[in-house]
Amino acid sequence: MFLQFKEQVTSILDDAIRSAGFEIGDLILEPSPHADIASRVAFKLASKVKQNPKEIAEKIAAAVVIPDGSYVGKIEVTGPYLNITASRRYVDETFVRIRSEKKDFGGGFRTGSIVMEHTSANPNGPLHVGHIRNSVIGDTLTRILKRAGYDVEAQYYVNDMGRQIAIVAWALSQFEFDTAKKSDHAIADVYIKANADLEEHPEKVAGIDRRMQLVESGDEATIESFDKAVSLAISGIRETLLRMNVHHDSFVNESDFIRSGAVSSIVGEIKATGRTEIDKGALVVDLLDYGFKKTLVIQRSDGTSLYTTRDLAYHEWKGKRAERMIDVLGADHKLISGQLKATLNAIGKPEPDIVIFEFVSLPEGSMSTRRGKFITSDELFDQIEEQAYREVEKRRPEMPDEFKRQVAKVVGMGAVRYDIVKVSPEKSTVFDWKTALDFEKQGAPFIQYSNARACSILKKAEDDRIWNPGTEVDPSVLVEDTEVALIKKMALFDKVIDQSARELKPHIFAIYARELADAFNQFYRFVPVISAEEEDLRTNRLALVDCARIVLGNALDTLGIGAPEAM
RNA sequence: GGUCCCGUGGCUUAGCCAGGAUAUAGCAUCGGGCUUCUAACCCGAGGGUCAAGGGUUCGAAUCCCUUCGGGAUCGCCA
Repeated sequence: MFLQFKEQVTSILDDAIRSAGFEIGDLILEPSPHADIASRVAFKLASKVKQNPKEIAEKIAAAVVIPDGSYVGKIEVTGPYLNITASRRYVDETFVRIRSEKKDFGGGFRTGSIVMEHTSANPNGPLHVGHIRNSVIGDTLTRILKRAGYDVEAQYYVNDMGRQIAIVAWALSQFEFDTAKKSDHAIADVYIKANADLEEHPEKVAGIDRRMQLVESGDEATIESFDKAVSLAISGIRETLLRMNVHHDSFVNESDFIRSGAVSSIVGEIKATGRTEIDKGALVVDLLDYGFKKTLVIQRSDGTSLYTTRDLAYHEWKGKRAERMIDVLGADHKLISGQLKATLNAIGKPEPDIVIFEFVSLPEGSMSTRRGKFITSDELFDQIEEQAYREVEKRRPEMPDEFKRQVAKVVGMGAVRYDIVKVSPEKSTVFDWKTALDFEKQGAPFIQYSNARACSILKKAEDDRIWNPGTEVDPSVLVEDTEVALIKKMALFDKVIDQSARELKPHIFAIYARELADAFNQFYRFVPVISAEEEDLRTNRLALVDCARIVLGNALDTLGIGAPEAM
């Protein structure tokens, strides 16, 4: 709704600026604490036409013509600012739209196809608390983009033939595999042992190299040993992802691009640009004109491919599959992803948009699967669920255990996802148990609780036979500040989806969801619903609670967080 | 050493790309509010040299330069 409001403001101001005798440019419209939307256009015009910005704003305001039925209520001048307030019609229509569009409210304004790649952790162990930052950002972005209207395919790119996997495959033949453990955890155990062994006996590294050559040349037995290792790790990883409510539409194997010939053909294309040369036996690409001082190795001296080489082929394939590609990658990929884009550009292929997130480290230093220095996501989830159980126990001791377990699950995972997604990806963070298990009051549980409250009010009203979701309503009786503020907050849904989709910043949406819950809670505290004296008012307040339930539900769904009806 | 990201009240954090109206919220602290729709809530208070210094500008948390601190990275790992 806000997007339409903004469009109308733009059109009205454009006309006013022109008729006031100025040239239109960027209106610099943004929400403001002083109005529903404010424009600083007078500042910009001031320097251009060398007039007082305050006078310019006044001239523009004087020329404003608001058409009948507009979402724009009034445009006022405060100093050099143009403060625009929405009309009652905007409020009423938002209310009506939410009730008719329900799950679809606030979205569907974009078209196009996107391949989103996220998580893509190496199958050499379980997802640790750093990996899931990738998963949560990627999955939330996918949900945001889908709401915006895009057709999004989420992919997990599986490294099934890199050095790490060669080590895992070898490790499985050397060390005992603990079948009692979750398979990805057991894979990490042997992988860590193998790395320690290789460090102690460097002469064994040649065996790993040999395996990599064999797998690339198509040796059946080697391929089988790699596949076995990968599937053990991936099945455990998938379980973890499922638990987090993170969804991938497909898992794509690196090896597919070797076997299809795509890798050798893209290497051929790169060679044809004349950018390649042999350096100490390895094939390298010169990207100096793209600002990379060092060359990029795309083939080892033994002729085998590297991650980067296969990744180029993967992106070529993705580029044909969708109009746009987005990769969510850790900060360690900054350089390599830049080189990847440059190389794709050099051979005339579409490039991905890269979303980089900074690292999650431990108080004692950075995490490493190889050295066994990491905290697994499974461990975190178990702990947080237990903590959540204690919180439920404290508040709803009378409820059956089944209820408490169920709520603890949803609330615990919501808290994890929210804590990750609410901070902007470019901040590096340090994981510590105390903070991770501290249920921040205004995190996911706060939003879930607001939703549960709305559900509970509606349920009680239905039981009391004073509410029926199909009832005709008239929102014009909702005039309290908290009522209008709640409706206007809900109207912002599309604007926030649009902004986070455009900027690929899920934390913007996360913050909005919290503000939405905040607006609902203020309404809840300020005005009685079920006990409202007048029937018409009560019915419309109930309908407003229903709206809030719908929009809070949509917000939680967009965050991939469960929305329990009671907690 | 080169390059990139970050540095905002005790702690976490928004705003920075597109410079302007009293710098955003939460946690923690202090005070108030449940005979009334779930208090995982609401209302209020205190708390800030926006890392430091310089520059651009009528105006800088925001742009530029320098320094300091933290993170990432610098070819045959991914």
